[in-house]
Amino acid sequence: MKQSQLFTKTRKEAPRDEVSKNAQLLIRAGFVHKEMAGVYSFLPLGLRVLDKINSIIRKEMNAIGGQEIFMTALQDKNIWEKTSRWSDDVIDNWFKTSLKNGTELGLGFTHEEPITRIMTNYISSYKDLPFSAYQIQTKFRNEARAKSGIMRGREFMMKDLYSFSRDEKEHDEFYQKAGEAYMKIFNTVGVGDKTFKTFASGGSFSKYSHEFQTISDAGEDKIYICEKCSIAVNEEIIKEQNKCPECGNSKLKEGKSIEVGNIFSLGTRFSEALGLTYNDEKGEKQFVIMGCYGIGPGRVMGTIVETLSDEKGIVWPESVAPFQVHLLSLNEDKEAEKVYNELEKAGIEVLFDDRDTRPGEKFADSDLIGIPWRVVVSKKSLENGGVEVKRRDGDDGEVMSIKELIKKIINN
RNA sequence: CGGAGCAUGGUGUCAACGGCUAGCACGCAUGUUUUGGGAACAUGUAGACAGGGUUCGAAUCCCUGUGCUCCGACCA
Repeated sequence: MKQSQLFTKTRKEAPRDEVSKNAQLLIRAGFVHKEMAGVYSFLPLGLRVLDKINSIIRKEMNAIGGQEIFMTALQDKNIWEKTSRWSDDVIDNWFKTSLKNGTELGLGFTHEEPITRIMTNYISSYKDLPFSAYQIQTKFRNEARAKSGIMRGREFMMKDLYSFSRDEKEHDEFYQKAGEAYMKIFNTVGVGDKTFKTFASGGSFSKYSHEFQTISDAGEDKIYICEKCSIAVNEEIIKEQNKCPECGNSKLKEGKSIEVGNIFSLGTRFSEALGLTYNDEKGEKQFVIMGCYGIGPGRVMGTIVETLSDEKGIVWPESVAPFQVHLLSLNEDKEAEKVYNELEKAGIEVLFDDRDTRPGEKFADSDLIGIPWRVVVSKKSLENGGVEVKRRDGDDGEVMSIKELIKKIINN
């Protein structure tokens, strides 16, 4: 894409009312626009990143057998009453609205109830199990206090997967697999080394649940890490669980962290309330064992910005960057255009800075936007036989031919 | 939901004593020059969150509302 066509622009200064690093940088670089507290629009660059995160998530969810669906944001009060989760006394962050005829509706903050009801149509035999289904969809939560930029909003994207199993053993196997898929996702998006599977409260459903916590000062949670096992314990259960649950190590390291994902065993909480049963081999009715597994792609994006950016701007890992190459023309538009076409032909995603601005501005914008490979076409580079290539997270650039560049990027 | 702070062009501003035409910088527009780390000059452009009150006079003081941010609580 040519940058002269991109409708967003960078800014030198962040709006005063944004304090969190992720929102400041994302707004300055033109990835997102704030509509109101806790509500952000995604602009072209931001959407590209979000889409990449989503496709990484999709790939791993599909790999463990997840089938993608898309449920509604509008919620039928009746099923939520059956699970006692309609009342505002129980769920304090419902957004509710109503039809013209007065029928009350909710705006989904999660989807256990609707998916359980859907599955009553399709699960009847033990032969139908196990399986899992997921969606990537907008959730609404009427947070008392939105904060931390795009990381804790009132409207946000969420990947939620639900698993359906015959018994605890089958459930546990899937639960384990889902946890592994989650770590793969966090590794791929570039925060794996800072992300720990964390024991947390299981709420009313089970003894423990697991969160995926990324170490960051911008986090709201406090966790205790066992460095031997790369496992952590959330502060909320540290009293009952003050040792590493894996190796018994009691020397745990404290840290602030961002919850980027969580996985939950639900048992029969929802299948009992909504009548989701199957006939076992003996023809006896059994309740389906469920689990739910969430990741917030927007929060993941914010976490990447929080943990990987530097004083000049964002540093995107290649896997989620809006483009692979940021091509800067320093008054060599003709030559740069050729390079642009060649890179595109090779299937490389390029943001081509063809704007009529000075070099300093192009460099500064490039650092701010944070695309992994910066390729400069200038009089100097051409005299030295090609283009100057520098990684966003590296120091000095080197000059090479276009062929070498393509090879380098593709082999990376 | 408890507590605190803030609100001046598109952005920023610990700019402005209750008093002159609301300043400066960035941006944007036009022109000339310029081109390897956010260029220079010139000419333009655009502003007091909303409503009420005090006052001869309000950006400035008071009240109400709205919005934003921060701390805490909450986060199935």
